[in-house]
Amino acid sequence: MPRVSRAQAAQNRERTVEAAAELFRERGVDHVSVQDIMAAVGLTHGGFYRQFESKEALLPEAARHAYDRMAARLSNLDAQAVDHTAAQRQYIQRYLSAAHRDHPGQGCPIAGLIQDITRTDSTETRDLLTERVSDLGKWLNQDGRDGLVTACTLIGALLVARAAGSPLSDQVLERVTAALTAAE
Amino acid sequence: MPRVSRAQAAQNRERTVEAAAELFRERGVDHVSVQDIMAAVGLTHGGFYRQFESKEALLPEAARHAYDRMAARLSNLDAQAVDHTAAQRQYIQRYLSAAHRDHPGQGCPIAGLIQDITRTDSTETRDLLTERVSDLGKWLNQDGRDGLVTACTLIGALLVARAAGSPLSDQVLERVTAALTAAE
DNA sequence: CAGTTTAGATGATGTAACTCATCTATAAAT
DNA sequence: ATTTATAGATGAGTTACATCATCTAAACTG
Repeated sequence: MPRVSRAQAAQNRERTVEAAAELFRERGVDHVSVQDIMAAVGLTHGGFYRQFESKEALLPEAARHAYDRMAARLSNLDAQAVDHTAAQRQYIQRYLSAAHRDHPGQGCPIAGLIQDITRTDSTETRDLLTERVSDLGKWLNQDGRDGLVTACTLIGALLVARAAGSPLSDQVLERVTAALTAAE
Repeated sequence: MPRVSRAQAAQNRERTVEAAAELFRERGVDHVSVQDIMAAVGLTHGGFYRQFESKEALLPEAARHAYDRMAARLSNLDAQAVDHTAAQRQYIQRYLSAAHRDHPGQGCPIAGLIQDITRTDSTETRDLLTERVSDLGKWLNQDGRDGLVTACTLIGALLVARAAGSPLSDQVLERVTAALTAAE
């Protein structure tokens, strides 16, 4: 079976990055094996090292992939909402939804990858996160509120909601949403 | 050499929990081996399983140990400060200091263990975190501000500051401190 | 003080997973 | 059409670690 077309190989590579981005956010880099990733794409572990230097080298690629999707979502919100303030409000509400809490694999990559990025040696990966946090902070800026602070609150609340049991987990989502969407 | 006194053995056990609490916060449970923990206490890996069921069983004990120190520190602040508001302000400033960011091993166990607790199966460990987050939220309550929200902001900011590179990391500490200590 | 118990040391075992060597069948190149 | 290059499969090799078996010497017990 081996030897697929160039186009097919490129698509497989892309799907590998995508699968890694999802699995890394879901379980953390350490709890995902190369086999897990390749199996998610429907391949075996063998082809991995022809496409990637190592498992670690996959982290910045996976992160970038997920960040780009996130950026696209922000643009989308701006395009659909009546104004930027409405888009911000929408974002906050979705960010602190039970759905987002319960599906980290599809969720915010900053929150999902933050622990692994804290411990990585790759400055590329760290710089990438730094830039995206900064971007998010700017996007969340409001008149009386520092967007960077809002970003930290969102990330903290999501992580706490994911770790805590009921009923606190739900309360965190509710109360932080209330605080961030209140008029000042 | 083996067979030490009962008192010595108990103290060794205690020191093992303490070492684990520090190492787990510093590197995460997965990046700490049983050997690492025992070596930190000056022992070999052999005696571990006489004291603990497994490495996993150490997590709730280590967490409780660290939480108790944290609670003691809060009491201390209340005792030393002129009033509760001043104690809160002190806590926020220390929480968002560069020293706290750079020494997770001695720092907030909620922030330090949150990722490992998110993935644990132990409801005991999860319930413990839930309770302590709730406690911290209550302690941080202020007139115009929900303390649970403040707690999430603190935790999020600390985690972001630990993951991000300069200069954003410092900016996060500064700007979140400013926001949380501003009069409303 | 003799006998028993046990904290901890040493060494073995088993497993998981990263990485690499080799193979094969097909896509690209000539 | 023939040759060559390579995506991916298969199957180790290696390392790291959790856990367990056994040993020993000193602390407890009576």
